[in-house]
Amino acid sequence: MTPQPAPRPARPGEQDWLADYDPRAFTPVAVTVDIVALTLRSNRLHVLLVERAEPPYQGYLALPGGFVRAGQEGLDQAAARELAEETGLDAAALRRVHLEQLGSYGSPDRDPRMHIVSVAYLAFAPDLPDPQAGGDAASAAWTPVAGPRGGGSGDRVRLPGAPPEPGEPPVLAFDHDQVLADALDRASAKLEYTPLATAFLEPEFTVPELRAVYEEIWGEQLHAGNFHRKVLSVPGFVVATGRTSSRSGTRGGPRPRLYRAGGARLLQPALLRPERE
Amino acid sequence: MTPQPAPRPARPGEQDWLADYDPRAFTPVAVTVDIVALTLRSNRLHVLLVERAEPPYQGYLALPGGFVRAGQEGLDQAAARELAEETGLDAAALRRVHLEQLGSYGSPDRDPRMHIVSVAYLAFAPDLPDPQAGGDAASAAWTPVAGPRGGGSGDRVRLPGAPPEPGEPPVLAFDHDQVLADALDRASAKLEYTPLATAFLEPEFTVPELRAVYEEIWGEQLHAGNFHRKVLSVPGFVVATGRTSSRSGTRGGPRPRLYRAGGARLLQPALLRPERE
DNA sequence: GTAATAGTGTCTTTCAGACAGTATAGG
DNA sequence: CCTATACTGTCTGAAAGACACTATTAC
Repeated sequence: MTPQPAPRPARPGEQDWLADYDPRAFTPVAVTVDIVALTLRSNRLHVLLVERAEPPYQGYLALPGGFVRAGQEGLDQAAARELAEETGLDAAALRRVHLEQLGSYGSPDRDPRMHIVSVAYLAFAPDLPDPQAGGDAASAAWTPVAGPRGGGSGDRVRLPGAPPEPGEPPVLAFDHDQVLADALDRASAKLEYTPLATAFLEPEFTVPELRAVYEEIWGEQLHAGNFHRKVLSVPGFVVATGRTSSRSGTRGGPRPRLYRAGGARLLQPALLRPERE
Repeated sequence: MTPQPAPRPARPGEQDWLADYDPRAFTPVAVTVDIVALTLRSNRLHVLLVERAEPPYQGYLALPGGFVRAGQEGLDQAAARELAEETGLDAAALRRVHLEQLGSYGSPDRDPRMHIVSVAYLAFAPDLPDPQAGGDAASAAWTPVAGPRGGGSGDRVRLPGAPPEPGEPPVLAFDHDQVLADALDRASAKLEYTPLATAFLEPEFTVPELRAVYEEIWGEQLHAGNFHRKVLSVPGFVVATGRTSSRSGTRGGPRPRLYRAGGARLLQPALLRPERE
């Protein structure tokens, strides 16, 4: 069996306008894309969130997203469009953002209004300006994420790095807690075998900056010396520019060298994260 | 912005019944699930395919699938239901099948009739009987897959292990060539860091049988001795039963020991596949 | 000066892979 | 007998992690 209009069984609680609906048409499921856009601001992981102005979940924070324009765009295009709208980025800036599909969420009761299937996307971005210019971006803001590490967070907003514990109310609207948790898992894993950590940095970066990306997303301290040697030994991960950073904001030490991302799309061998115990 | 009925722009070529459509309703995109069910039959990788009885792509082979029942089931449920319908398996047999989401495909022109988003699922199954009993299963059959290895295939049906080459016509309907290729990639990768190879085998299996799974899916010969030691050394991968196989069909040698799948969900350390050069 | 950091060298342990060797089965 | 296979032992090379050390900068 393959895509083919299926007769739609009647259900209780349907609106009147559905009565006129042609039963020979496709089944009525709506499709949205939701974006988990991650960035680092002053070495802290942030996610782009919007505040919902209307019910359901009015006042809750939620992942940015919107409906796929039927017949006009694919899923990847829809995700890129939504991301651009929410961040106010132009096409050139968008090209520096890594965007990949995360997964789809389609529990029939995840939205109280109707059955909505959400295709979630994961975006890695270098430090971006606060969204305000864009039309939809009125309420969008970069929000700190408590990563997978344990310790209390002090002044940062507590956001789940894991599925919400039973008893605790969800922090985000819909099932976006779960989506965000899945996104953080995926991001952690991707850093191991891809060079995508560089997507969080400017085109030229230092090894210590790269290490800071890994440490923040993995939530663990890495050994500076071993990390340095490992990064330089993986073919195609980084290429030296020959220049050195002008050093700003650290507490002393020699000026680190500048690198650019290499051509590799896969790290061989991978940078395994320290074992969880 | 999050799920919220969006005004729907008018488009040329719409059917009449759409004229009555409430523009305040969700955008009209249909959602299906398609299943890439993999199994091994006499140590050869097979995928479950159906022959399309109606246009579009009439007569083409396609992945089994069908519409998500709006408001009644989630994506995982829909995939399990479709798999059961196509294979004629009961709930008990289904429980032995590993089912996971692969990804979503939503190009607006992937189906000529309308915009259909397909959520693809990947299934690993032990050798199953030929589907025939089920209602939908009339045309379904296990079809050999040419894996990632190079050599010509002789009597096996040529199916893509990679995206179709330009110039060559696609072998499967819709974009199912791409879906199948993605599924084979995912399956290859999953064998590295999960114990899912055991999902292709009976509850009790031998190490050589397990090695055959890896060799067929990776398309490479593995060193028997090193593989044996590696499998036994990964904690939680397999547990000994103490018994030995009754040996059938091989060409001599001692009777191999029987093992059962261990409790591990992740292989630590992973079984890396030999480097592609 | 003091402290922190970048980058390199070295040692140990672990592990993958090559190879050999022994025991057990089918033909 | 011969051959193929299961499984184990051993060696080697690669790589990760711990540690030490030097050089360079901020304060």
